[in-house]
Order: sequence, then C-alpha cells, then structure tokens
Amino acid sequence: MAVNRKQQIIDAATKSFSLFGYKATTMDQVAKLANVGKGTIYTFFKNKEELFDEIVSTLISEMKEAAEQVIDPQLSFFENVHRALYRILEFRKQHQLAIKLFQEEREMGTPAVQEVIKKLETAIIAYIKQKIEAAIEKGEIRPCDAEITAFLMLKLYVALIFDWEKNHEPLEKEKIAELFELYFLKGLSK
Amino acid sequence: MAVNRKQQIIDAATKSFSLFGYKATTMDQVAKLANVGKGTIYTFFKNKEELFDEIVSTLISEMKEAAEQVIDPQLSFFENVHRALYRILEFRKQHQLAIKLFQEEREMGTPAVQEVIKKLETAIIAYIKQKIEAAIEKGEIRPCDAEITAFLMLKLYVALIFDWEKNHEPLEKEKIAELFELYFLKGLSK
DNA sequence: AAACTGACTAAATGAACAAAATGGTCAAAT
DNA sequence: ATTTGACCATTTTGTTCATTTAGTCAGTTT
Repeated sequence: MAVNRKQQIIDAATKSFSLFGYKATTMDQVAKLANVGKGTIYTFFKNKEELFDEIVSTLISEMKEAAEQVIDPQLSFFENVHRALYRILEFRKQHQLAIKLFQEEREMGTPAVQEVIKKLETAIIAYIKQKIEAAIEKGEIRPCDAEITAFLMLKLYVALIFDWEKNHEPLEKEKIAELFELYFLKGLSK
Repeated sequence: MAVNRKQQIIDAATKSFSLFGYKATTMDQVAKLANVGKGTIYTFFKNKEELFDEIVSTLISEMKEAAEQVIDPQLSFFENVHRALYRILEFRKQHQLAIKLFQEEREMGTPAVQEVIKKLETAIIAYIKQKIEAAIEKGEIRPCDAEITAFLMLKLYVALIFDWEKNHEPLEKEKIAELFELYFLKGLSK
C-alpha cells in the first residue's frame, strides 16, 4: 500500500466513470476499486465533482496530444486543421470515457456532465483558434474573427461526422476533407 | 354551432399546443376549448398525433411562405438564401408554437415532438436544397452536393443564431450575412 | 504526529403502491 | 348521418418509506 494513493484513486475513478458514467459512479465504489478508505479520497479531492474535473482535464490533454500528433508543419493550414478536428472527433467517438459522457449528457442531462462537456468544447475551440491565428499571422489565410471561425469549423465537423449520420450514410474522411476545403477554403463562387 | 367544426378543433388545438406544448395538451381540453364533444375530434383525426401533425404542417407552410416573401429574384442566390434562412429562424424564434415545441424537445424529449422537429428540419433543408439546385442550374454557383450544402447552411445558421448566443453576445443580422458570404461564397483562401 | 479509515448522518433517490388523469371507443342522443 | 360524453384500459402522477449516497470525523494504524 505504499504506492501513490492519489494515482490509485484517479485510476479507479477513471475506470468507473468510463464504465458507468458520472452519476452511476459512487464514491464507495471508487474507494473499493482503489483499495482505499473513502475518507482518503477526500484528502486529495474536495468532492466528487473535483475528482471528475481532474479526470476530464486529463482527457482534454490526451485529446490535444492526439491532435498534435497528426499535425505536420509541412502541410497547409487547411490540411492540418482537418486532420486535427477529424482526429479529435474520432477520439471522442472511440474513447470509452468520452462515449459514456456524451451518452449521459444526451440521455440524462446530468449537470456536472454538461459543464464538463462545455469545458471540452471550449478547449477544442481554443485549440483551433490558436491554429487560425497562427495562419493569419503567417498570411496563409485572409484575416477573420478567429473565435467565430474556430467555433464554426467545429460545428461543421460535428455536423458532418455526428449529425449527418442520423439520417444518411456516413461520409468518408476524404469526402469531409473535400467539403471542408470547398466551403471554408474556396467558397462556392465561380 | 353550424360553423366548421374541424376548424374549431384545429384552432383550439393550435392554441393549446402553443400555450402548453404537446404533452400538456389533453384531448378533453381541446374538446372543451373547441366547444365540441371529445368524440367529434376523432371523426376528423385518427388520434392526437395526427391532429398534431396537421397543425405542424400548417406551421411548416407558414414558415415556407414567410421565407418566400423575403425572396427577391433580382437579388443574388446568396442574398436570397441568407434572407430565407434568417427569416425562417427568426420565425422559429418568435412563433409561439415553434418556441414551445423546441422547448419541449429540449426539456422533455417528447418523442412525438422530436419527430415533428425532424420533419420541420427536413422541410427547411428541402426548401434550401431546391434553391441551391436552381442556382447551380443557372450557373450562379459551382456544382456541389445540394443536399449536404443545404444541410450545412442550416447548421451554420442555427449555430450562428442559437448556439453562439449561449456563450457570447448575439450576432447582428448583417454580421451573420457577412460570415455566410465569407465562408460559403468566397472561402478563406487569399 | 501524520496518514488513513469506515461507521455515521443528512440528504437524495427510487421502489412500491394508490389515486388521478388521459387517449381513445362506442352506444345512445340529436 | 352527426355528434356526444360516460366509460374503459392504460399511463401518469402523487405519496410513502426503505435504501443509497456524498461527505464528515472520531478513532485506528503506521
């Protein structure tokens, strides 16, 4: 029992949140899973929500890292933003915890989960915004409101990847890249 | 009592759906409001959902008409689509019944309401799609998948008008037109 | 002494049951 | 031929009460 108790708790909580979601995870369960007295959890975290927050912060970092890994400075701004957004949403589609969280938000509307999802969205937008600002700086694209543009790019990708599938056949990754280029890069004008 | 009973029922139901939503409207209430026996309703409509459907179909027609009124054949495709989408969403924002329906969908997720909202969305997309096809035909814009484009244009407007407001100051109508032009017409390329 | 624990408490949840309300029907009334 | 509202099966709502849960803290362990 000499190992890092905080990490044990985080690991246990991550596993439980991933498996059962926020609401259905009890602190007793986390304590048992972590081989720790329940009181111990409260020496590291003020409450359940703060424990949750720490774990989601890690998820956000992982997403950012996953996005960063597909960025290639050799490639164009558009290619890179496409890769980053696609990677982030793919991550969201595959990562246990992310899946459970979005499901819980949809099906139960747990407030703590809503908050955390808002935080996640804000982080993604901030990340893309920063890429946009760099591209404007470098003169790679024409000046625009980076915040709104990042916001719309995310909306576009969520629409193409998640919403479109609700009523149509899923779109190929290349098709999405093509649409992204068509609308954001070239425009429909002749 | 010689007046059109069907219309009395529709009027009463419209009023009640607008005021209380779908779930909270009872058939007894509609009958009473319409000064009609409950059984009479069932001589005109198979059930509650069909009555609801008829009323929503009227709402959809009204929206289409509202959009059609701001279309000006003299103007460009983009100006017209902007006017139409903005008008439709403004309508949705102000119309009693539309407000109640979207609120009920958000807060209770009533299945009949979800269905009807999907139907409404489909109608808007079909309307825009048709405008896009005409514009491609006339050579006003470059060829593209009209269905996906209409879908994305609606998503863009909903994002700008409804979603953006959740975390930021609302955008001016002109600002939205400008963004629409920037992304869909010109693109960000230099 | 510092770290840890789990029995304990107040509050939240949900299971179980009863009562009320609701959508839809149909025999009787008009 | 229409219209109606009492009636029925089912769902929804209100209520009670036992269980569960987040968080605490006196006591135990290291």
